[in-house]
Amino acid sequence: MARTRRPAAPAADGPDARGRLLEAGQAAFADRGFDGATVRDICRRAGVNIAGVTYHFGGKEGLYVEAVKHAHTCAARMNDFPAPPPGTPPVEKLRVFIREMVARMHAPASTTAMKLMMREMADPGRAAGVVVDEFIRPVAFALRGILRELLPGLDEPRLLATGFSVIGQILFYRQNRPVSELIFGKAAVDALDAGLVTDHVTRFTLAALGLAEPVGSSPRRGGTA
Amino acid sequence: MARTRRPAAPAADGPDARGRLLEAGQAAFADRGFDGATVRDICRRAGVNIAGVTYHFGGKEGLYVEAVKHAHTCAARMNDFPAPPPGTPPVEKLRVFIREMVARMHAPASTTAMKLMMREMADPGRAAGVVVDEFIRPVAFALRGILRELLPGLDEPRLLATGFSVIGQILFYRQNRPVSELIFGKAAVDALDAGLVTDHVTRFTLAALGLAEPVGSSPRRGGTA
DNA sequence: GTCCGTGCCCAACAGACGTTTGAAATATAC
DNA sequence: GTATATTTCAAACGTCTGTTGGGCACGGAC
Repeated sequence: MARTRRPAAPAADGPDARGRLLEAGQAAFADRGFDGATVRDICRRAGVNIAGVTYHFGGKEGLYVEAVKHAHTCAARMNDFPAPPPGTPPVEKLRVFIREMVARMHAPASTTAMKLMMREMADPGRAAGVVVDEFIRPVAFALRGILRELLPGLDEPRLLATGFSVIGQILFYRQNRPVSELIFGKAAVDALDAGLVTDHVTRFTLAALGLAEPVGSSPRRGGTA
Repeated sequence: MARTRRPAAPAADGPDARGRLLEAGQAAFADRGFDGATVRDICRRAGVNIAGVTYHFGGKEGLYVEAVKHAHTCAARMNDFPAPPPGTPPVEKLRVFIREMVARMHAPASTTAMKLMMREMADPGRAAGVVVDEFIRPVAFALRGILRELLPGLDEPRLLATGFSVIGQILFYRQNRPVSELIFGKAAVDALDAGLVTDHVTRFTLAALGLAEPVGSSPRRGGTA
């Protein structure tokens, strides 16, 4: 009678074993990587037997792919960018794009989901294609469209490079935050909150495109909205 | 008599066992990561017995740390930035900084060394401190010094953000090249060679700072030198 | 009731991992 | 020459990995 059939550790009323494995796997893969995370640890955290991974996902790699897909499903409200009303001037579209992008990098819907996807992007493999197709590429082409409107005469390579300049600025804060903190100290980097970064990147970019006053020109902030 | 004492596989006249382990380890860690690389594989490639790693470095982790140090020694002619003669205008210093930085990202002295360091920066640990102290921080402060000259009135957070905008643009091409190729195709990304990137980043940055004509303003290139 | 399929658990598997052992081989000092 | 220290070797160690086969409990069909 001491034997309870129900799973031991976590909430038994929540998602089923498969769902719990998915979430535990997402968390484990996010902060230990594919090789670093172990099936045993994932199952322990999910309150599921070791055999559960093979049973539900066919193996560790299957769980990984599904976890990444699940992550992109979670965090990929990237699509639901607030669609600007038609007739919105391109400059305003770019402003919105940068603001939304910075916001999602600083405070993503799911931290672990974002970490997992970033890890997969760092060295692509296994599930990179899925993330790129449904998560990254739409955003990239949206940005390219905006920039094409703004710079109709620019040749393709330079347009691409301009897009990379925008994304590169934004991505930096997510990809290189730990190193930045090692260099300049955590306090200095933490001072750059989403608002300030949005402000700066918008102004830096618009100034580079000749659509705003250059950085440092005016002591007052006059960037975004 | 059939027994040859000399190591089997690689060149026997080159570096000794310790040195060969260092190089093989650097290569293995660079493209498989710490967990992915195996001591057995490293020893096989180095032509050294399995016990060699423990004997010479005290273990796998010791070899990893030394490999990263060795990598930073190899690729870290980062210090020997062409020191601009005193009296050089800050704008020219920034031009040189960007050009050198882009060049080293596109064609580092040692590809594997660069990959290994980048991997360690992606999620710091074990040997991140060494790389930052002797490789990254000097460059970061050099850039900050240049920007401080250019923007004497800017507050600290925004100066920091400006530096991140510069480095973010440059780093993008090294950190996100695989993903970029997945999105836009290898050909389109390969078209962005070091010269074009230097040209673009320089112009984009100087325009953002109000020191050059904005991107797309003139059909001719007028950027760097 | 019996039957069968689904979901899950236990225990064990074979393999790979990093590390250690103790001796053989080499280099160095005398 | 002998004596000593350093380096390399083959073989095994214990541990941890992902995976698997067999069995237990529950569900609806009949």
